[in-house]
Amino acid sequence: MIGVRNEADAVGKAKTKRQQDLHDFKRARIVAAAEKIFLAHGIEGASLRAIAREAGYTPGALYAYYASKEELYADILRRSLARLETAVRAGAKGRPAKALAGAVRGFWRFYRDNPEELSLSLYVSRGLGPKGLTPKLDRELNEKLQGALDAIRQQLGLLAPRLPAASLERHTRALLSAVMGVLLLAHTGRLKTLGGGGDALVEHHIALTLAALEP
Amino acid sequence: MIGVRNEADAVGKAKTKRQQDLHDFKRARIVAAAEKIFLAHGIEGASLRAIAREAGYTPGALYAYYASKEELYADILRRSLARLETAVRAGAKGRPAKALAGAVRGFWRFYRDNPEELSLSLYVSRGLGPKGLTPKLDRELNEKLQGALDAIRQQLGLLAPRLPAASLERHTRALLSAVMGVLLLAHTGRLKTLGGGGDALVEHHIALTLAALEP
Amino acid sequence: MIGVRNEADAVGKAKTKRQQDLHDFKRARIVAAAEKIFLAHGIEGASLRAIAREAGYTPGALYAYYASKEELYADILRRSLARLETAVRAGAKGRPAKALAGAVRGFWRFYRDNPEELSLSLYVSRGLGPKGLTPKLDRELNEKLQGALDAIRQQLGLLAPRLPAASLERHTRALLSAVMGVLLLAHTGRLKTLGGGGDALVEHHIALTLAALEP
Amino acid sequence: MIGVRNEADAVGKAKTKRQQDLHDFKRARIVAAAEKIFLAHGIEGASLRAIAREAGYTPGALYAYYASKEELYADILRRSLARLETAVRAGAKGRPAKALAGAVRGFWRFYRDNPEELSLSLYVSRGLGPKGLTPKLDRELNEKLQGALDAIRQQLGLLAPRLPAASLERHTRALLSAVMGVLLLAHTGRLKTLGGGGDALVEHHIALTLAALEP
DNA sequence: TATGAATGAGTCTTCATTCAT
DNA sequence: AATGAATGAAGACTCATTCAT
Repeated sequence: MIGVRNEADAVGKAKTKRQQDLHDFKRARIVAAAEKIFLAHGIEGASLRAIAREAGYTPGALYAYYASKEELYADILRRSLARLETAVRAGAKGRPAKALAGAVRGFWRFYRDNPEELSLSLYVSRGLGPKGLTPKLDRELNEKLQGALDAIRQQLGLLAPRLPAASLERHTRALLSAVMGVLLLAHTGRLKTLGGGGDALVEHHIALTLAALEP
Repeated sequence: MIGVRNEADAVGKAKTKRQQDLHDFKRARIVAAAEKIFLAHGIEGASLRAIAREAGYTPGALYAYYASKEELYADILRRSLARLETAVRAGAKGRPAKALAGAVRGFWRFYRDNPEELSLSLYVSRGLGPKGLTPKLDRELNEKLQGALDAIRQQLGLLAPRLPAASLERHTRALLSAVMGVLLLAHTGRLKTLGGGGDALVEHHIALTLAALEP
Repeated sequence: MIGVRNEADAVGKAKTKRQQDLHDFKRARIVAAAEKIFLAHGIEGASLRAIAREAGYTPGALYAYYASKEELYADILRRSLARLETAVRAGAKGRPAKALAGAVRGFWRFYRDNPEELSLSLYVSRGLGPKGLTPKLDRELNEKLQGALDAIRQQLGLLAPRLPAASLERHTRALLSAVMGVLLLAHTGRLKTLGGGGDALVEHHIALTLAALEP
Repeated sequence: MIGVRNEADAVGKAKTKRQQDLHDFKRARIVAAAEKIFLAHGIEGASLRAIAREAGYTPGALYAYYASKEELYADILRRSLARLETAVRAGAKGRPAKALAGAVRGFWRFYRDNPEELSLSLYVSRGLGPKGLTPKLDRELNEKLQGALDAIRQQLGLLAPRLPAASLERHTRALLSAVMGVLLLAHTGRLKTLGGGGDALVEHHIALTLAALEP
């Protein structure tokens, strides 16, 4: 958006606040439509045409708001990760041990209940093609993911204040990786009962970690 | 392949060894090309055209070797999972505790050192399961994966003979999911140093499990 | 077309007359090209590619005008049958006996003079009915054909008012089938002199029917 | 077949009778397979591959017996028309009036009961592409069709010995065209009850002709 | 004679993107 | 800002035919 503004300035066509607001409003409507389609059809199944139709536009119109399909995808992923962070932080309530478990469960449940968002995230690393932009996007998304991790890290710190930093970091990542693994298994249908089996596994991982911390 | 030979014999049209060898050789070249393309573009992004081009053929020619794109993909994945099972079994040597760790490390190292094969397997997940993957094929792959898992399960059984079956199963899956999660993080660049960080994480997970089993 | 206009109005995006005219003009050019190709290669032999090439377009462009190959074919056939009905009705003028003969001759001459249109209609038969022809479309075309038949039926009714309904229907169909047969023979080159032989045959059939009705 | 023999002679590779017989035998097996496939899938739906499979060959092998798919088609059509002639002649039994009706009914029933053979015949005029051969083939098939017609013509001659030749010819063709027309209507689903309606129509046509001949 | 491999052109349809209007 | 038209490339797959073996 900043880019757009600057470009406009450069050629002496500054937008009024009103115009900018309108633009943003319409843009938001488009993201919403795109979100719906991306989640419903998967990232490769979603076509610009479908998104445009959902948003009430013709395909070409979208290019006034996003330079490419990928840019649109990036925006959606950004929002998904923001929701993830919210979910994790919301879970991290109460006494340290409880809050730690809550944060981890928040992570797990968020993707368990919104598997399409997991698809969205998993897609990021590969397949976006040789269009560039990806490295930059990748970095940004990594940062967002760290946000969610921070909530877990914090609780671990509170729970075991004397734990060395490296050890704390390892525990944090271990929990993250464990949950990720469960999600992956569930997502790919390798767990018979998606909800049940997954829940138990996550609790198992949490218990292992807590047991390791409390001697 | 044996099947093919027998069938040929049945109608008295046995291929000469030379012909069969030539056929296999060409087929192998195609698999190699397909592997490369699948890895580079993902299962949905990989086109027969691209594979054929890579193999030095016209698209139609591939159909002399594989009846469909999916069959080609299945073959590649099958081979990959067979290699995985070998690696896991090879690691499961020695006394129970050591063998368990060895099996898990075998799993981890196999994909750590052959990240392309991980991509291959992960693509199965894209599109949420049945999309683009025949149920029959999915079942077959699941069984192959179980083969690798069995090696881990066995060692767990030897290590803690009195563990209830359900508990044993949970531990098995917990280990699998943990390693999977580490692989996913490593694979998507979420671990800074791929080798180092991952190795430590895996050891961490193994240690947690062993600690839980030995009171 | 009217529907399109209305729809556009409904959302406040009315096309200007000029735009609509341009659209219709281009569409007409496509129909013309398609007609040519369909006639030359038959309904199954005609490819969108060929039609597009003939019309000076890329294949994809046609989809802005017709949603599918079949829809395009349907449009062409619809127009043809409408012309047929006009021709038959135009022939049905004068006193009953004369009008009956006129209607039948109208039918015959229409296809005699526009053999391409016969091809178009005959292609419907290829593949035995439902193949390549939506039931809905088939029904619609049948109705159009009935329109032409009605003109003949009416004259028969006027000519022999006391004829039982079943008998009237049989005479109608007999005339239709007779003319159709002559057309088929002429069309497939089984009549030496296309015009002459056919004309005489048709008159023969008309005469037989009139003779049967007038005792 | 004659062509093949001559060609062999030309290069000094005369076949023994045994070889020729074997060749003919195999050729016959192929025609049979092709007949089955052509009738089952329609002329455009039948692929050389399918025919070869049915015959127990690979596609390429057929080219030792037929120079092209079209030549194979021609052979099948020839046989179909021979069957038609047989059916018509078989019907032409008894006293003239009865034999005439029998011949016409033979024609009608043959195609009524074997609609695929009608498809086969109708296809001939169009769609075979710019490959040549067609004119020659067309002439040959025309002659075969005349064979069937002769049976009808003969009976007409017997029935009305004093009819001028031209008139006799016209009646013959009228009957042929009438039946053809009924077949076409039935074939394209324009008669509700294929059997019933068609039978009645054919009888109607026969009756009209007989009425015209017997004053 | 027959095979298996290979070609090259073809099938319809969809796509992201561009651009004049 | 938005449209409708158009492109060109791509999707998997099938086909008749050819040809070395």
